[in-house]
Amino acid sequence: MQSDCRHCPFKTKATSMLCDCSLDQLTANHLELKLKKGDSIIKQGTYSTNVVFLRTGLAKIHIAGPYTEQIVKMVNAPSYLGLPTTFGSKINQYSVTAVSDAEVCFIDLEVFQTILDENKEFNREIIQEFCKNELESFHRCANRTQKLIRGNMADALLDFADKIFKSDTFNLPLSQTEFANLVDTSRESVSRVLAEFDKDGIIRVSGRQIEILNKKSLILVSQNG
Amino acid sequence: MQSDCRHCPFKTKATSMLCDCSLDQLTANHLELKLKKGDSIIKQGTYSTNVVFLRTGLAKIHIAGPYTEQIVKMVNAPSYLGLPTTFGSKINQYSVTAVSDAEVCFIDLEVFQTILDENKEFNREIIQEFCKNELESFHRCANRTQKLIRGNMADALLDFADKIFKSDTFNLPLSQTEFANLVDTSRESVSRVLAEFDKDGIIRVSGRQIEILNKKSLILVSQNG
DNA sequence: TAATCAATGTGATGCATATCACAAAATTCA
DNA sequence: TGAATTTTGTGATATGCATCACATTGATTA
Repeated sequence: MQSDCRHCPFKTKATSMLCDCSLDQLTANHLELKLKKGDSIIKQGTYSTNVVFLRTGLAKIHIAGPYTEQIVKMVNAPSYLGLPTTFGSKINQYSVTAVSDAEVCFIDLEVFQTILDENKEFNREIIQEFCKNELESFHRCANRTQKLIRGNMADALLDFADKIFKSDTFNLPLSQTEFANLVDTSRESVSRVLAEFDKDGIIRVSGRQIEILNKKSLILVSQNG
Repeated sequence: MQSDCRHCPFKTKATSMLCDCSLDQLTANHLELKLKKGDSIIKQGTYSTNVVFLRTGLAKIHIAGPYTEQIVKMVNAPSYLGLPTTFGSKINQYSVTAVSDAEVCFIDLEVFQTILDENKEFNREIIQEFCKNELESFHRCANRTQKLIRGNMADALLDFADKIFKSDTFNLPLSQTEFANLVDTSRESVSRVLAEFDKDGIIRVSGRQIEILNKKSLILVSQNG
């Protein structure tokens, strides 16, 4: 299925800088797909010649660690997925899975490369994106390894509220096991700490519904223990 | 000091793809510097409008974590440093310090951007570099957080041997405290584990001189406990 | 060459958190 | 609607490792 990319309402900042001719090229060379929660978008270990554009929805990037699956980061639309893999290695080095219903476009790598070559502004934006990711990744890693569980959980919750849902009330799109993989803990600890936060009046938990009651406290927990 | 970039014997793969006119532009717009072990190359928190080219030597990228300094990765020449910062934020988000004597070139960001705009091949290589880094960073983080200390230490030692020094005998360019920051442990654990590996005949340690005696074992330790 | 400071070795102790082992909900599905 | 499966809650136990507290060695400098 190919809709017209010129009028796609879900452009990234980068995409909005493309000339019409490049957009037409995209239109002619992309495959649009509707996905359901849980569907795999990119599968670690498989061969890939596509860049994926996440048009709508929320996805998790995860990687098989030495022992358990680890969720590297959450990504919400609009965003390009799989760039590192496609340019870096051809074989997908990580998986991406939809955690909500989502729409994606598969774009041929060659076409993407051409567009990258021919649009300075687009190219710059994409590079900026890489830079931002690398920095984030440095910080995330330093935090994860140094902070205690409560701190990391607080971080993750703030991230969901501020970056992903832009609201202090949201539905956790992950099971506690997945959340544990994101925060580098055990499922049990997630359960316990969530209960603690609730008891302390920092958040209200009911099922997967989370409401942040006391953001200041949550930020404090994120910074200290 | 400006030497001629055309005949620089330390080009990266990317740089070797530049046209002469771009190289001349580099020649006219770079500042060459000789550094000594321990000298700071990039300082977290300071303003930056330069990309740094590490011509010769070995450097550590480190970042102030919530509690301790963390060494994110080791980089050896030839390599560009500080790209994420300059494009991503202007304020340096991490530090880079020479751990051996080194030579660096400071390149104005504007000039670098222009060159990036005008050389498709160079541009592609730099993007590839970003991709590779992102993937590495995913893997490193997953390993660090999941493996036990012995595994991480083994990893780090193998990394030094294979990637940095290309030899199974080398001089650790870091103190045990720094090594601990690289591997996410305490100084004491580094000391202990190094002694264990020595006792087990996997490596020979004398001062900072390390010789890998049984690489197979070391790889096994890296994979398991 | 003594004296000061930095880097390393090593035991004892405590703590955060993984793991185990279930019970209880909640969800899926037939 | 009931059975089966997944998800979640919670105590008890075990353990890897940080931290503390020194001793020792090695480097630096006056």
